[in-house]
Amino acid sequence: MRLSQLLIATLREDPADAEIPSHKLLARGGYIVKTASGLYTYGPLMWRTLKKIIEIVREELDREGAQELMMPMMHPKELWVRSGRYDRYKADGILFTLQDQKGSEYCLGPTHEEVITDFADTLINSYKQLPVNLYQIQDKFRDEIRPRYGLMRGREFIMMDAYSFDVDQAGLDEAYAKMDRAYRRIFERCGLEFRSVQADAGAIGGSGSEEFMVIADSGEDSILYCEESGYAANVEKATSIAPEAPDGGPVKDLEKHETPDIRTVEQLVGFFSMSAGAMAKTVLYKATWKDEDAVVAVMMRGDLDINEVKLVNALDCLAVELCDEETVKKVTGAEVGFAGPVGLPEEVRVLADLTLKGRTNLLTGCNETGYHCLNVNPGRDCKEPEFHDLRTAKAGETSPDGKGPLKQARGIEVGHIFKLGTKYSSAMQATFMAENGKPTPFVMGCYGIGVSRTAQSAVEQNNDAAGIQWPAPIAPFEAAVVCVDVKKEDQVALAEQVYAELKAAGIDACLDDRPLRAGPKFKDMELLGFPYCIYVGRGAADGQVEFVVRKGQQKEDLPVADAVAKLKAALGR
RNA sequence: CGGGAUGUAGCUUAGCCUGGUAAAGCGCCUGCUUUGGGAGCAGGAGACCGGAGGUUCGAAUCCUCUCAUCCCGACCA
Repeated sequence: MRLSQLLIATLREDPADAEIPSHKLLARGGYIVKTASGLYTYGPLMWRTLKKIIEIVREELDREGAQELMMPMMHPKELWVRSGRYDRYKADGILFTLQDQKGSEYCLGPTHEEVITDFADTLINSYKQLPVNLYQIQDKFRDEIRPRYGLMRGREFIMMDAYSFDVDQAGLDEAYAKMDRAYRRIFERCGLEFRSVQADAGAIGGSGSEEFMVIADSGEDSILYCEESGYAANVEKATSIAPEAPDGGPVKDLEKHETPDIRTVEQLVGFFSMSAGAMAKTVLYKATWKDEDAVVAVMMRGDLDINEVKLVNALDCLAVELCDEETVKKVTGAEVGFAGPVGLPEEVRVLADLTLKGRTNLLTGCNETGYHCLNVNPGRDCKEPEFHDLRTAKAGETSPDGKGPLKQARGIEVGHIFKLGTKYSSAMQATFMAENGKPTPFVMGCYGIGVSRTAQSAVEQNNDAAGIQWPAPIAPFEAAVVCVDVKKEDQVALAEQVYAELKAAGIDACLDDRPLRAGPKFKDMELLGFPYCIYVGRGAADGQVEFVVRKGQQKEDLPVADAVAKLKAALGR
């Protein structure tokens, strides 16, 4: 490709609406142009990169026996009602919905469990046809509450979504393991530094799930990992060995103490000269289920924090949010800061973190403004709470396997794999005839890769002040031959020759034959970030060129043959 | 959706407080010069100042509403 024939428009300044380096650089390089919030047009260069990622994804999935197909992006509402997800997705506002001329309702697919399950039910009738793993690569639509950071969180984005169908759990485990392998190869080939972590399954549901995280400070997710054991999990899911806290000792009599204006754990620590670990804070949440809401009380050791994702899972509800002040007053009869388990209305469910199990003589609120209780013993002074792991694990705590401390990092979720089980096949009565002659629901897995997000993640991880440093396998071009001055015949001739040689060697190279001055050409190449450049300039008459490796900007003046050889070697050709 | 902010030329911004009919840099077009690190000179095109009302003799500027965009929280690939 000759760059004079390609639409390239670089900007000298960062667009005002870009925040993180990858977004700025992609916008400056003309790779992406915003069409509306969360909607981007991929320019010709960007599309080259995306196609390369797509091809890598395709190769690795095909290698594991998955089959590509294509489903409609527009789904009938009825399918989503059948799976039971319509209400939740609609309530979350994620679903784009539309109507046809007759008034029939549709949505734009945010994910395709419904369609694929329906498809499988139609086409797969016998266990003899299983296992099957089907995937597609296409645009997804999600009306994100807050689109962000360019392609990182768009409302329309390119996703690979795969769905496995098996006769039983063992089959699913195998399908899942295959996808795990494929994902690792995919992200390695894309040149990303990533980590797979245990994850919460969220709205998708199912039993096991792992996320593939690209490590980056701008990542929206927090992950905890242990270098000694290899344990790694999203904070939403992570567990740890809780830090020690002083024991409450033998059960003592309940005491009520006046604590004017003492509301927070920190204030209590000072007031009672007790460690936070001896206290139990009680936090009121409003939990939402499909058909009802309820206030629940959650008890957590004073030195630890509640993990709302774990709380949602423990309650098996759709969402939780902190109660507002008014509700707290109504339920506890006291102002915020004095809630406790003693004397709460009978209908309020009380949950407590496992770290409180068996602990005695807790300091809690009294449900009376200005008072706290000492020596609260659940079971004696109030009803026995339901114990669950509700705690947010933190860096510095010990990994749950006990092998070392947890460290924290930020990550961009580029892939997620789920063991769904029969959640969708049961809901939608999608069955096959099993060996025993009985209709049996498919045991399913689902798997996603954010393709456009992966592309931007690669930029986020590979850039410097001057621009992008694409990993070679996903760069728009593997190499550029830059004719520094297109008015010089010797330069043009040599550049053409080098370009032809690279093409002949099977290298995806471009020729920068644009009639620009040298300065802008250098700047453009650095911004656009092709991994290798051969600059054909002043030395052309003597057969000398400059070979530049974009990552690190190492420059070398070499005889042309050596530069070509070096480039071929670098790309393994 | 709650909180914060911003909309002026293709891009980045000034002007707004204190109303008087829009400015600069980059980019773009033409010409000459220059030619290995975002060139110089000369000329030129390009915005009814997000939109709608209102106040006023007069509104980019003040007021109201609206739309859009970005950032911080809850969702997700």
